[in-house]
Amino acid sequence: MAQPELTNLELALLGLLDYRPMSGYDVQGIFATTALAHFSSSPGAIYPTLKRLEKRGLAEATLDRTRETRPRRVYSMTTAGQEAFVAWLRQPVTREELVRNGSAPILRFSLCGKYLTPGEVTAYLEGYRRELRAYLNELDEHRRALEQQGALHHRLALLHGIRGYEATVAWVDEAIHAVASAESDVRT
Amino acid sequence: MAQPELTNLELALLGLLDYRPMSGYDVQGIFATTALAHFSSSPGAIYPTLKRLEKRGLAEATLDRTRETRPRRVYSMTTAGQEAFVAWLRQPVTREELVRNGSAPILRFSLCGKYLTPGEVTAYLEGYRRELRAYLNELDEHRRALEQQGALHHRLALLHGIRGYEATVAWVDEAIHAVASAESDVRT
DNA sequence: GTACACATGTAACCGGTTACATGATTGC
DNA sequence: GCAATCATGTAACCGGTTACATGTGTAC
Repeated sequence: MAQPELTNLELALLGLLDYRPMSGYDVQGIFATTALAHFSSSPGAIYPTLKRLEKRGLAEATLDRTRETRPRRVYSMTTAGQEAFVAWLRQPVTREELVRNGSAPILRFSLCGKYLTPGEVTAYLEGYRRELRAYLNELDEHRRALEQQGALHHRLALLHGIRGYEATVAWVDEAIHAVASAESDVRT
Repeated sequence: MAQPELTNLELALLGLLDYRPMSGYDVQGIFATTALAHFSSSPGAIYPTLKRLEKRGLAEATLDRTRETRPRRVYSMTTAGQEAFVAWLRQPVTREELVRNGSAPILRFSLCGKYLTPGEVTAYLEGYRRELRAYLNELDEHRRALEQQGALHHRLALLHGIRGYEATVAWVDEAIHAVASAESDVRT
């Protein structure tokens, strides 16, 4: 049961495999050409990670020889992989995650559409917003402290962080609306 | 001459040592209590990094025994360290850095006030803004592509990225003004 | 005598980066 | 024969994380 903490890269790969089975080369192409560009498209990152997922029983490979090129190792998610993936999808955003692994909440959101109900997605986003606001309050205290005696550049750097989190809060509002109106479209 | 690419943590430590000489324990306190919280305050991160800076000749330690406790190793920057640090401060933001190491441009800005003239800082921020806008154009193309056939959550995730970069552009505008008006205050 | 604050270290592990090596086929 | 494209792999290195271990003095 004790799953050993998947990395963002592992989770992103599971998300891709969930979308459709694919090879390391396919993944490389996606990382190189889409907005997932902050993942490295180097083979040294991708192939060992796929192997690792396989060793842990979260993905499995089949050899594709239908094309007349070098055979491709096509990976797909196992049911164990799906379970671990969905368990991760259901994690609410924590303060810890927000500060230390800030891109994870968005990664999770981007991949959860297939498994979570609109209600669950909305609850997730509301939780995210709660943590964002709480952290913004902390940052605001820092700002008040710096206002008195901090250097201009330090104050501005902090302000950048604050503006970024504020933009995320605004995005969450947008996303909640978008999810709600997509849901009401479906019902009509 | 070929300096071997300093990490963000190493650069942040150099920035702190430039502010004032300090021990690993001081650094830990700062990382734990200020907005630099996304750096780990664990001793396993800080002490080896300080040693590394010392080994590379970028910092040097003196033992402080004036207090009646365990002696403190107080590090300060060497002139070689200062040179490497300032060379880094003068790097303009590149597209590569923006995508792969997005927090570095802000770290650099927050630490450059002492060594760069207001004119240089403004030029740096303008370069940053140029890269941000260029990258936003790329992201906008991705968005148009997704608009036709992408899943709602993927479109929204991309929108989050766009909103974040837009917020940074707005912050750069603010920062340019703040730097300019601080400069004109000084001249009066 | 023990809890706490101050202060430094390191060993084991692990994942990501870089760079290199290779296999298979098509088209010139 | 060689370049290009598709496709997979891995060895060496390195920095960060976690967890543990230890030293020194003060206050209760």
